[in-house]
Amino acid sequence: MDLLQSLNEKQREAASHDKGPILVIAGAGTGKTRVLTHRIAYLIDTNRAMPWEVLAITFTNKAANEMKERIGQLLDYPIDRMWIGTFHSICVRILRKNIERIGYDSNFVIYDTNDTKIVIKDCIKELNLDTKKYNVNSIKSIISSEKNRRNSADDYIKEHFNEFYKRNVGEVYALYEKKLKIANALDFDDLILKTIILLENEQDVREYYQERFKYILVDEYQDTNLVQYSLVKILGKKPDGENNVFVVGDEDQSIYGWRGADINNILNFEKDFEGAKVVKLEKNYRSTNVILNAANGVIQNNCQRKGKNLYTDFEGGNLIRVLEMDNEKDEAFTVSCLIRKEIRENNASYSDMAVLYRTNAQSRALEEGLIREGIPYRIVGGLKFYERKEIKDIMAYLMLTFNQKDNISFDRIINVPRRKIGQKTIDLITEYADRKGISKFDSCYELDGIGLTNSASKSVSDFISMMEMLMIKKDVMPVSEFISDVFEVTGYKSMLLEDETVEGRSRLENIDEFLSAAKDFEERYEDNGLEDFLSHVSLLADIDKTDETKNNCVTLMTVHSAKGLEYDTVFVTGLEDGIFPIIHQEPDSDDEEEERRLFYVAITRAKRMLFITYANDRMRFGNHETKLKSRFLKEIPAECVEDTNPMAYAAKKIEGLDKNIKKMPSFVKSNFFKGSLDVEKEKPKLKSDKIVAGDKVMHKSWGVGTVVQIKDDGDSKTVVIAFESKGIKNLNLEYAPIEKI
DNA sequence: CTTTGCATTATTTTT
DNA sequence: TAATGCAAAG
Repeated sequence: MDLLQSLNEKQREAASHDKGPILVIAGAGTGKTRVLTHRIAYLIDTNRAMPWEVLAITFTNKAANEMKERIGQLLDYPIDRMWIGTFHSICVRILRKNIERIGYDSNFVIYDTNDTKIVIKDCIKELNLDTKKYNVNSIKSIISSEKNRRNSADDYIKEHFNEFYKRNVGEVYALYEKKLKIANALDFDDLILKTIILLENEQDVREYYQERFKYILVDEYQDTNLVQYSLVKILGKKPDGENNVFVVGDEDQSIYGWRGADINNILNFEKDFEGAKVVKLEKNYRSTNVILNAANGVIQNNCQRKGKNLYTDFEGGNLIRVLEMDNEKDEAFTVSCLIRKEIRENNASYSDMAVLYRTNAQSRALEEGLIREGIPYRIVGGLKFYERKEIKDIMAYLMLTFNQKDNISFDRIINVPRRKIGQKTIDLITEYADRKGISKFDSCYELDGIGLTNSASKSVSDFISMMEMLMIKKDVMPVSEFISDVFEVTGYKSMLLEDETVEGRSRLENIDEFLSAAKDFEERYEDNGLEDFLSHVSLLADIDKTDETKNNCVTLMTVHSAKGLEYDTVFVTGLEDGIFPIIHQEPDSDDEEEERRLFYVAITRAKRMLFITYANDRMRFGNHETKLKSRFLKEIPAECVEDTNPMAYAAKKIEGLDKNIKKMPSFVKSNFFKGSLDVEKEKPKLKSDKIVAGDKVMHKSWGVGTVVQIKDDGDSKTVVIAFESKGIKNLNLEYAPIEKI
């Protein structure tokens, strides 16, 4: 079988597996995608399955597309009928066809994280809970993890009936669910959860898909959560007892535990799928021996693993350089210099290099450094195209024409652009809708009952007629045309045209980009109606949207985003205890083993050269923090690391600096020649030592007052002032517009 | 109704 | 530092 010829023995064993469950443990760089694609090609080529009988599930759209493309190259068969996609997109596909069976309309919309937060916020307000104690983000993650445990709101309330706080959280959860149902909307977790409920409850639907998908393949199995695992099981275990589930994963790369991924899914696979075969891929085709030894050395400190050791034929390699930096600016500057050096001395190109970090916030300093040094870069994540206001607004129009029950979209655009529908009007509509248990959009058909002023009524009914017109158009126009029509008819275009600022112009550009994305979607897919477009956009991940047009750039991204990618030269930055491994505010949320796996992922991205940096002092949340170097660093075997003398290194840096002294940014000066060249900081308006309790002060807008007290909490000082007319106020001394009189 | 400006607050990773 | 929230002014 020449399809399998190019594989090594282990890979071939996996790809040509016949029937029954199989787990492939595929270490980093061991040819995982190769095995998956060859297996699918093999199944079809040997007539074990027809293309439409294969279901391949990946974690990102990017991985799915890559897989499709590579299978296409292996086979002459058309592959369009193969189901290759993410858990989410596959579930949407099943739900669009069948969701009516479980009481939703097939035109459901998908709420993203942002929408979800707005709903939760509304719920908290509506239940009259203290918004300070009931934090949207933490409630959101509770709801999400409860859903992933298949725990309903009622279950949660019952479980915690005697705990005041949690019971209230349960109430929020319950109301949240109700609101989503009313809006005919599903969140990300629902997409999978509802699919399972559908399959469990509806025997014929279940059997249809079980029969159809003779072979199921799951990529990145270590990142599945309980609900995803159940889906694999329910589709995989056929009534006749057959179970052709092929899962590929690496427990050492399980880095989504915080999102509900359960590493036990992979660790216990053989228990859950009886008689499962296990194949381990350990031969690495990516990195040098030095890099692999470092990775192996680090990861062997974990207990939660089956254990494996990556090896390669590529002996030796450059030693890893671990560099100590003064601060994050120094780090950025050094990385920039090293990138230059790689280009100069090793004939590297920018696109061969990546700079990784633990948190997105770290990217800014790095970016600044790269900009100053004139190094082209691109960032994965961060500013997300589809989360920009103008895009979300247009999306909201589209979603509302598609599903009028979508209250979040309704709120979003009812007065954007301005049509004189203010908060008061919206409140009245909301109140009415809640009372009647109908959507806000539908409430607008009963204006008499709401009791709006005449002018408000007029504005609202104009809005509704406009939407009605669009609702008709959406069915007769291609998506891209429809979007550009929406853009005009709603007045959004003229609103942006009037805005002559840089921002306004960039928003117009973004809309243009959105239109061409729609056009591209239209051409690329056969199912290219509005509903398909909406699902498509809702399920895009950052990594999918990476701007590939910008080539020959250094890539900046989080370690999470880097999973599955590889670069000749990799910089892993911010190796400080508290940052990597990260330490959270909330207790018991830390998972050192997962952080270690993350570090392992970071190391194994590098093919040839690996740099690791840490800073003694890092500006975080606006103030300086001193951190120790990461505990993970000493887990790297010493023989893998180049002994870099920090002083010698600093000297080299200064030498490099001299050449560029003219364009050298002030921050670098201040870092290297501490004190001497230090740029004076802007002085605060009032020095704290100049003001004491009892002083009389004049405030810009509040007039005269008397200082009652000065509170000093270390780095910022607060003055308490009793004003003659305004009463007692707390002011931040650094910013307060006050003068001593 | 909208805008502004000040004040407070919260900062991990994302399908 | 930056993002958001809130209250007062326009």
